[in-house]
Amino acid sequence: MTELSKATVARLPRYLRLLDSVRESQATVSSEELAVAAGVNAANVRRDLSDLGFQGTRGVGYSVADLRQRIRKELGIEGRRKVAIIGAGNLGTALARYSGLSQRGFDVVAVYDVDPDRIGEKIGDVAITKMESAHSDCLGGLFDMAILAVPAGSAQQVADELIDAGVSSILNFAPARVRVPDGVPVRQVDLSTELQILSYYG
Amino acid sequence: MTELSKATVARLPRYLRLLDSVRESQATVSSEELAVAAGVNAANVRRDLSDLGFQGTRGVGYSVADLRQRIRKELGIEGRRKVAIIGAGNLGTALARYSGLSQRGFDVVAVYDVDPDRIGEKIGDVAITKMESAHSDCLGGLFDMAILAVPAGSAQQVADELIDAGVSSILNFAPARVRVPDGVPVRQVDLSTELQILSYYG
DNA sequence: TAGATTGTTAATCGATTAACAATC
DNA sequence: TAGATTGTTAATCGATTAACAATC
Repeated sequence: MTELSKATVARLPRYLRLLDSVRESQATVSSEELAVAAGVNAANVRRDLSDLGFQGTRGVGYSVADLRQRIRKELGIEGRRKVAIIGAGNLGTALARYSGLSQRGFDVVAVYDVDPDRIGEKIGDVAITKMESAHSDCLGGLFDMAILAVPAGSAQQVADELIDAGVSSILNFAPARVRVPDGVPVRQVDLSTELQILSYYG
Repeated sequence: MTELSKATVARLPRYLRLLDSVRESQATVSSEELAVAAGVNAANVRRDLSDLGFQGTRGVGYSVADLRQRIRKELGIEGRRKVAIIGAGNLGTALARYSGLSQRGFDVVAVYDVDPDRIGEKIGDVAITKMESAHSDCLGGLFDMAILAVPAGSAQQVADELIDAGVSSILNFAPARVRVPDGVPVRQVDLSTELQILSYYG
C-alpha cells in the first residue's frame, strides 16, 4: 500500500465507472466483471485491489459500496475537488458545461478569460472572471486544480502563474505542451498527438 | 522494423514536434536533444530510431530532414489525412478551429451536426453538414478518420455508424466510452478520467 | 588523432498473466 | 459438500537504461 503503480492508478477510474453504473441491487462485483469493464485481465484487477489493500470475499467478490468508497479515497475525491477552467473560448466552454464533472466529484468554481466583454457572462452557473484574478483566487484557495483551455501562445505563461500560486495540478488542453517543475502533476491532452498516434494504427 | 511497440509509437509525435521546431540552419540532432524534448532517456531514443530502421551518423547525429520524413512516413502522414468532426457544439467547434491540425497534416474536411438550424454555417472554411450525410460521405472516401464531439448519449450510435461505413480510426472526445470491434483503432479522451488520475498525484 | 555520438548488448526494472491453493 | 472466486506466487512479457565498442 506504499505507492500505487502508474498503471494501477490509470485503471482506478475505470473500475470506479463500473461501480457507479451497477444496479442498486447488486452488492458485489467479481474481478472478472471489473476486468471486462476496464478491458484488462481479471488477475490484473485482483492485483490492483490487493495493492490498494482492499479485500474481497472468496467465492463472493468485492463489495460495490466499499470498493467505490475505497477507490474514491485513494484518488483523493472523497470530498469534492474545486476546479478552475482557464479560458472561456469554445473549448473552455465545452469543458465547463460538461455535467459529468460534477457527478464525479469535481466542481467548476471559476472560469477565467482575458476578453473584457465576456466578464460576468455565465456558463452554467459560474460567471466568467477576469484572467488577472486567477492568481489570487488560487492563492486564496478558491480552487485546487486547473484546466488550461487557452491559446497555444499563452499556455506556458498561464501555467507558470498558476504554479507560482500553488495550484495542486494542471490538466492542459491547450494546443501547446507546457513545461513544469518536477513535482507538479500535469497531464497534457493534445489533439494532434492523438491523431498522429491513431494514424499509425489506422 | 516488423512492428513498433506502443511506447515507441507514442513517442514519435514528440520527436516530430522537436524536428519541426529546430532552426532551418540545424541539419542534425543528437539523441540527447531528442531525449530532452521528449522527456525520455537518450538510449531510449536511439533504440526507438533503430527500431524504425533509421540510421544516424556516429559522432554527428541524425539528419533532421530525413528523420522528419521517416517518422511522418511511419505514422502514415506522408500525405495528408482527411478528418471529419462529428458534432458542432462548443467542443467540435474548438477542435475544428485548431489550426495546428492542418500544420501537422490533418485536413478537417467535414463537420457534422444534428441541429437543422446550423447546417450550412461555416466553421473556418468548412460548412456544417447534416449528420445523416456522415455515413455515405465516409463510404465515399471523403474522410479517413473521425473525431467524436457529440453528447454522451449519442456517442456509441455514431461510432457504430462510422465503423459500419468503414472509418479507419476514431478519436473519441465525447464524455462516454465507446465500444468498438477488435481491430478498429480508437483513442478515448475523457475529462473526468484525466482529472481523477491527476487528483491522485496532486 | 581527439572528441563526439551512434548502435547494440546485457542488465534491470515494471507490469501482466497463468495457475492454483485458500476459503467463502 | 460443491461451486465460485479471491489472493498470491512464479513465470513471462515488455520497456527502459547503463555501458561501451564502433566509428564518424
